[in-house]
Amino acid sequence: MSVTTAENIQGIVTAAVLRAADELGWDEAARTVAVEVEHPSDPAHGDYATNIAMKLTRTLRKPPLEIAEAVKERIVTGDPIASVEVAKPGFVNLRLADTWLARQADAIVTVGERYGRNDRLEGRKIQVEYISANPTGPMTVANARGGPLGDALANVLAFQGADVSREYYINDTGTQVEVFGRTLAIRYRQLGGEGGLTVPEAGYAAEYVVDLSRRIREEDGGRYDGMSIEEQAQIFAPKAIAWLIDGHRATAERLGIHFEHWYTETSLVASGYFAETLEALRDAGHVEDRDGAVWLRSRELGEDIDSVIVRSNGIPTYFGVDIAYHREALVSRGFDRKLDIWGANTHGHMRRMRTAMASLGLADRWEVVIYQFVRFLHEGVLVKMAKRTGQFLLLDDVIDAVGADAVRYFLLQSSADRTLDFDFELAVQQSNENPVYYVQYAHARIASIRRAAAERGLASEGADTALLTAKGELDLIRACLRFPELVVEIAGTKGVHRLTGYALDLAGLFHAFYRDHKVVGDDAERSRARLRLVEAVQVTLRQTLGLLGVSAPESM
RNA sequence: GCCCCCGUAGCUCAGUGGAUAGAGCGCAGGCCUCCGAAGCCUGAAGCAGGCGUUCGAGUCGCCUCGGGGGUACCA
Repeated sequence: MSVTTAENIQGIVTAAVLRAADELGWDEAARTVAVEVEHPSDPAHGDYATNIAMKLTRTLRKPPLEIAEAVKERIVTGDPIASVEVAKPGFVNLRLADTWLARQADAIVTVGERYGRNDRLEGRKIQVEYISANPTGPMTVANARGGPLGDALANVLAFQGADVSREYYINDTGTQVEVFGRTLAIRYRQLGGEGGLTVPEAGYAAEYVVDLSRRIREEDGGRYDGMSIEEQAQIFAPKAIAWLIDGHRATAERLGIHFEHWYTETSLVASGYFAETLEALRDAGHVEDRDGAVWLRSRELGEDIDSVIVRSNGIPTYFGVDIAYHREALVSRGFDRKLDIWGANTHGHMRRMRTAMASLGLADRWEVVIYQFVRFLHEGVLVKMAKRTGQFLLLDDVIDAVGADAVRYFLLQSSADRTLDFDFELAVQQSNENPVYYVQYAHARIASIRRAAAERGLASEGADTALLTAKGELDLIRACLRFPELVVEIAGTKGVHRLTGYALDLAGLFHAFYRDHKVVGDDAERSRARLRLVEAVQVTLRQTLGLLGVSAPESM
């Protein structure tokens, strides 16, 4: 089932348009125009509709209704299309055949966990990089949105047959790491009884840094006491970062997020790949030495200003290293594509990166999804996240309070390019009202029905789906058939949030069906058919929840 | 100043240029002798404003107003 129903319909309509063009001598434009099919919002207009007549009216210089009629007459009916109607101002409306629809319940259950998958990205190696939180502190809610978002996107790509690798980039070099290391050293000295030391203004005043220094002293004692602050900083920072990254890993796992690679910036620099990339940029003629620094001539590539790749102190910038990191993924590590999930604050960086990627000829293999921030309200007040000062809300605390499923679902509900508000108290208070339970409840309810059916020895295999004729029954199948279409759309738009709305719709239709129709009843054949139907719904719900990374419980 | 994202119901948010703009929460009222009431049903309530593009605009373009984020030899 790797062709969606919409594509199936589109193919049939396209054939009708081509036939009309041949038979009526239509302009060449009619042969090349892309036929679009959509779902009318009003069910009275059928299951699918096409605006092809309106699109052609100008070039053909014929009234849309006349074009629509010509197309309608040439659409092959039977399966899957039962009837075709023309409506003002020129829509061609198509209705699916009930018996064909009913049969799809069986088809969906038969393919089971493969339902909705396709092979469009077969053979493509895609790296999806997300979260990649600052490693100098614990994971906060500020990092939260990119997790479920990147993970769900990775799921969708894998669903399309891609060989997906989830990656976490550990940004463990640079100025902030030096500052972090020095703060650790100062705290270490204070714990050793040394007086007269204060954490500088720009340092990490937060309490967790004291805990990290204490741990160093607990594990290694006073072994580093004779060293300079710089020496201590260079030893302490990697130690602390390793511990903190362990924490990031644990937090991610709590959300069901598992990374194949935890890639460190230090290893990239150590491997010499940065130097090699710098040469590649030089060879491409986009690099210039000026004021002791090395610059990318981004102005020549359309940017307002040039950007520094290597500072005059000889240390590469984050931007410079990131170019190497991306180039390595695409050139040396064998990824066909790289997809980054970045926060809104990286917008400027993204533009520079786009320029750099273009200069290396890699722009079309790299894509970024930018998500706007989540504004967190705590006790009614906006919380400004700042790791250094200790002003933050831990992602772990939020998971403790509302649960992993609710966190994922909440963060996946809205479009990435929209700022959203997360009120901590409200979320805790309403955690039982989270829409995720509405969806999970539908899944669990079906599981319960299946148990009831099993107790009575009812099996759905070989059920006569022709007995599924009620509107509530067929509407459920219609909804299930939207799932593969949605997967294809999302792979294009990256709008994974639409899965949550879809799940809600499908669950709602099921609850309505449940109200009106009894599955396990006196008529054994009807019961078997309806059992097949709800199993199809359960498969679809499970697939949807699976993409979202939310559990699909058998009971709750 | 310049660049990016967003203004949809009291609140939080959906809505691939289509035909009568949806959901959850909240509010008012109703439904369990019947496969799970974490459910169902009924009701009130909305596209920030203006101009354009076209057969058709919540959706595209421009402007105004409002919110968020960028604009470093920071990351």
